[in-house]
Amino acid sequence: MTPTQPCRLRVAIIDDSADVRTAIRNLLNAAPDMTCAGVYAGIVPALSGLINAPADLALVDLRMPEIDGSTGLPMLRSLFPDTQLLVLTMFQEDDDIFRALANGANGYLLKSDPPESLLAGIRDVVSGGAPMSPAIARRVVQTFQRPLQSPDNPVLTPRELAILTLLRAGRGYKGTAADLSISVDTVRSHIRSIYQKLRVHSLIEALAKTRP
Amino acid sequence: MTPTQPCRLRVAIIDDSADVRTAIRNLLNAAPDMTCAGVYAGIVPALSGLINAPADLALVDLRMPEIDGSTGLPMLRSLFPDTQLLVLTMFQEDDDIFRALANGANGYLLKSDPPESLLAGIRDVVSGGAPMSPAIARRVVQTFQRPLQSPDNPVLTPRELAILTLLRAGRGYKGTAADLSISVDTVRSHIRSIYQKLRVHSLIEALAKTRP
DNA sequence: TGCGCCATCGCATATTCATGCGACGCCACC
DNA sequence: GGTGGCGTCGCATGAATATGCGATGGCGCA
Repeated sequence: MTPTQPCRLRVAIIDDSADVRTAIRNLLNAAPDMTCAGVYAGIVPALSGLINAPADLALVDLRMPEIDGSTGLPMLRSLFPDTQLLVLTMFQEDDDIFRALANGANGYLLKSDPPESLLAGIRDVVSGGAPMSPAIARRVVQTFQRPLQSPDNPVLTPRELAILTLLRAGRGYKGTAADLSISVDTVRSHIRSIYQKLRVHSLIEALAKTRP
Repeated sequence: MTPTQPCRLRVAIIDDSADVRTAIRNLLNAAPDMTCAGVYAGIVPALSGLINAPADLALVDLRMPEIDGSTGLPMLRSLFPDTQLLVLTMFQEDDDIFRALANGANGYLLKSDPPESLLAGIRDVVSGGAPMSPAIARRVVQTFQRPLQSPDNPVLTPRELAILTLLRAGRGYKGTAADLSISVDTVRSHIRSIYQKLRVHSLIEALAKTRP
């Protein structure tokens, strides 16, 4: 990309905390194979700044004022498709994780990780990996496991499964009742049992938990 | 669990190749914090052997004769719920990866990784992580990045995808609005656009049409 | 013969969702 | 310098869903 420079990784920092920015910049500059390619306090300045100072990788914080990090990821991705996006945040809520990954994050690290992990993660992501902190990786993997595998698999009765299948197909309560030649109230009743067994409170959740 | 023993990790090996078994066992025995808790050539002998020789973690190969590794994972999981299951294989086909993860694998490493990566992965998985080889992690993360890319996909905007993702997770309108820091009416507005593009009339249908 | 589980059905209420019919600001593109 | 897409927001109404608190009958099992 920039033949005049050696092959140091150009890393940009997007974080609303000045302290964090400084700490990470110092960390990057101490690494022999990296260089700090810009520090930004938010998505907007990053979008404009990165145009003239391209980076191989951007460390993106979530939960920033004005534009949320997750929201900014698609923007960064569309403007700079060759820049890897690595989320670096304090939070490990499911919402944060999956929203970030769905929005194009190439990795998800926690600020509580040791500094070496951050440097390793940066090298990992530019070499085609997707670094995640242990807790994050576990959560991500678990999303694949919820289909089957549950040891205490709440066994649904055949009738309940049939109803769930019809509802999954978008038939709605009325359509399901008609298909099975039962009353809507019966469908309601089964749904109630299903919710109790699965410990959920909406059809969406029930379908998510019973997805084969 | 076994107070008479020191806190060495008891690692079992399930692989149909004798060479691989020997190589890994030597590697484990050379590690100060691990011990080989059994070597098995297939799922069936592992199921019986692990009863009398419990392990903290089992390295499971895929594509074994008689019982496939992926098929064996739920069996191992149900019999030994406290034993972590780490897939160690040569293959990185999508089918292998996602079937293994869906069937309860706690991590997925490639035999082509350096030996140190295997040891690090073992330590990672017992400490609550989910180690994945770089290429595997990237594939896993990518599944979150394309909630849909079906053939006749009426392209949804990043915002619309984010909203669908949250709703799929069971957040509901209010939760989604809160997560994205927007109003419920805005969520409604996006949903309306999504329904038009997908030509559906319920969330269930929209989610069904946007899953690959 | 009583007990538990399943399937059926009813009614009432609160919450959520679907939809229509608007509006505004921003930005890219021509 | 208009046009269109995107994202934001509001209000209103009817439909659908969630939940509580019931009931009846059949069936297997101890």
